[in-house]
Amino acid sequence: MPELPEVQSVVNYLRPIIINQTIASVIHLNDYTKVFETHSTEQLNKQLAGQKITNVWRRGKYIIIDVAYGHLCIHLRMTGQLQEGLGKEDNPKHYTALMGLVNGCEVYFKDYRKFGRIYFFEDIKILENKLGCEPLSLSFTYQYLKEGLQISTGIIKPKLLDQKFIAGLGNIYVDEVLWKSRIHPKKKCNQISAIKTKRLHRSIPEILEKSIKYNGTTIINFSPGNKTKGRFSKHLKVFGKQGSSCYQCESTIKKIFVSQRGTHYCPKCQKL
DNA sequence: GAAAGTGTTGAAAG
DNA sequence: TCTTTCAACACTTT
Repeated sequence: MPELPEVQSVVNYLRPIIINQTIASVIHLNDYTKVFETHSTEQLNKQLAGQKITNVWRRGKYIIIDVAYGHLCIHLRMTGQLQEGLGKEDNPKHYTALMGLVNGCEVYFKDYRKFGRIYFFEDIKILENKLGCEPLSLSFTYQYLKEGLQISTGIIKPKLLDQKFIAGLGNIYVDEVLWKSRIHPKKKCNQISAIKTKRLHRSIPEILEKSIKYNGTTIINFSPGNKTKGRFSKHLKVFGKQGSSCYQCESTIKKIFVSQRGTHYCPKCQKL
């Protein structure tokens, strides 16, 4: 479930705990070897044991932990969480990996659906090639958005979910952003007016930044660390609001399916 | 008790 | 190139 703001919240939580610390080991738990996508546990430790963590940052929905000769990248997918130490009420069978630091600190990867993956890249370009523009960076210009939409023959929602176009948006924020921009989720990309494209360009960073301020969105089980919850859920305008009335116009929010994803929108504000 | 649904992504097929 | 379907998993809701 975590999208860009949730991942950023995890990064913010992690930074003071692990930056400048030295990695003792990284291991899989519960025999879940699949958690390491690019290396075996043994290979990974050859790369990482004894290495100092120089930085922790985010690219798209990836958490990136820098060491001198490479980057440990973590994708939380649907239900992944990173937390320092073990939670007492947690079911131990949901832990898929553990990073131990020389100072004794232990960072657990908890993931009850086990879709989350850990990668190691010597060259970050491998990741870079899979991801598009960072929506909170200066490279996300109106021009980039406009041209990207103009050359797309498909519809807008799956386009915004495409990480190669814009990195970091997921199902929740796409619905929110489209509502705010008054664009129907099934609108053809190349038929979106300049004014709506402008609104979209403005709404994307606005909504993401606001959510980061509230530590992201917790719907079921997201946590940026131990115990705390994202408080942006209270500020959602359409996601999960089917049946209740639109903030803007009082008509009823509908839920439909667009490319197999649950999609929430206001039929009056967002016309095809 | 069985079936459908869930915030992600990638592969495969049409 | 684009869309649809499915699979990876475990838990909750219907």
